[in-house]
Amino acid sequence: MAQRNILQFIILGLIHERPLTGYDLTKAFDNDIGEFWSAKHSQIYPQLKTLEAKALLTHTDEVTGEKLTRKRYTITETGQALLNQWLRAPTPESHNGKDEFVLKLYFIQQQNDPRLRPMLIEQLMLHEQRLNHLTQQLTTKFPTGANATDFGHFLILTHAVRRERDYTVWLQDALHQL
Amino acid sequence: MAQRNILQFIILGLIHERPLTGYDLTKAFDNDIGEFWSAKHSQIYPQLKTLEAKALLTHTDEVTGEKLTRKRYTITETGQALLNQWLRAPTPESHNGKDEFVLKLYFIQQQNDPRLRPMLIEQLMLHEQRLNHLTQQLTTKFPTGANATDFGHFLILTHAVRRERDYTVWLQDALHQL
DNA sequence: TCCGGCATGTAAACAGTTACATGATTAG
DNA sequence: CTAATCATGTAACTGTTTACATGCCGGA
Repeated sequence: MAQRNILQFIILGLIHERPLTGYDLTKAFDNDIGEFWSAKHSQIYPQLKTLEAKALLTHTDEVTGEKLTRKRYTITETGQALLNQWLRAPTPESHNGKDEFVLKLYFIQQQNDPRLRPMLIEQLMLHEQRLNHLTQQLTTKFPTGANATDFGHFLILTHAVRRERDYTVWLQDALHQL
Repeated sequence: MAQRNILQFIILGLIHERPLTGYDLTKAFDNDIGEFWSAKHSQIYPQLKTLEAKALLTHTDEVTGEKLTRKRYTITETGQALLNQWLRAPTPESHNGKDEFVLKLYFIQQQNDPRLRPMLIEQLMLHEQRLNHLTQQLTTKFPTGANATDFGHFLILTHAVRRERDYTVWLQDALHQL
């Protein structure tokens, strides 16, 4: 999935909100943002170096306790410019949606295949679980609906919720048709 | 996106239905299967070699016209066994869903940001277009609803349609909230 | 004291895209 | 004849994951 290094923009975007460490960035992908992109620390740390070399970020060393140091990165003006450029640019439609499970279904052609029902049920449980988790997130973070300030966050969460809800409905429909 | 070489299973799955050439396989990703996975010929041809080296496939040469030869691949018993093993195995839930557009929204926090509306409208048009195309596919390929034989194909298509419909509804909701 | 979380990095392997490269066949 | 499609391959590069590697800090 070689693209135009989307990761760099995500890093810039996150740091734009407030200065962050590599560790903070790594954690960010465990939360809602992880619903729509993922990255490991082994990809993040080198990328931070590259971005600093390009003067899109700068860092200052911080010390916790006696010895442990961390690097807190701040976005530069050039970095902000690049971020805005990315946001402004038209977004190519992502028909990436790689979904291993759906592919498996595709190869099981017979409606009466005995493997079908347990497979659908297994996925249904997984997605219902995820749906519950996301719904809970949404109601705790946005109990009164959309905020004016965290609107992007709100949109991303509602999208994730919708997506999972839709997935479960589709699975249930499929089960009913067996 | 290094995974456990899903591509090999897709190739095996497609060839399992009937013998195919590398070119046929490449084409397959332009159709509905392309909604849930993609691959270029530059990835497919080497993979076919590898699979043949592992005795999961065999090929016979065919000649069209005077000179042009193509390799038609057939799945072996070992290949079928591996395919079935994959189908049987539990599928890890795919929270891959990399979506560049949703990320952009996330970084635009202000509900009144003037960039928001045009961005949403642009995506809405793209996804509506795609939705129309998919709906048409569904009604032409399955005018009477699900078939007993092409059930997997039916499921994949309904899923793609749902996904796009859901996406457009979400975009419209977002627009109404501006 | 020990364990989980904080914190940062590198290396090797694999997956995927883009570009390079060549040639045959068919339909208009 | 000529353009689109058929047909197959390789090379270079980029992106992503897994594994290796190290050490500090705070709380139980």
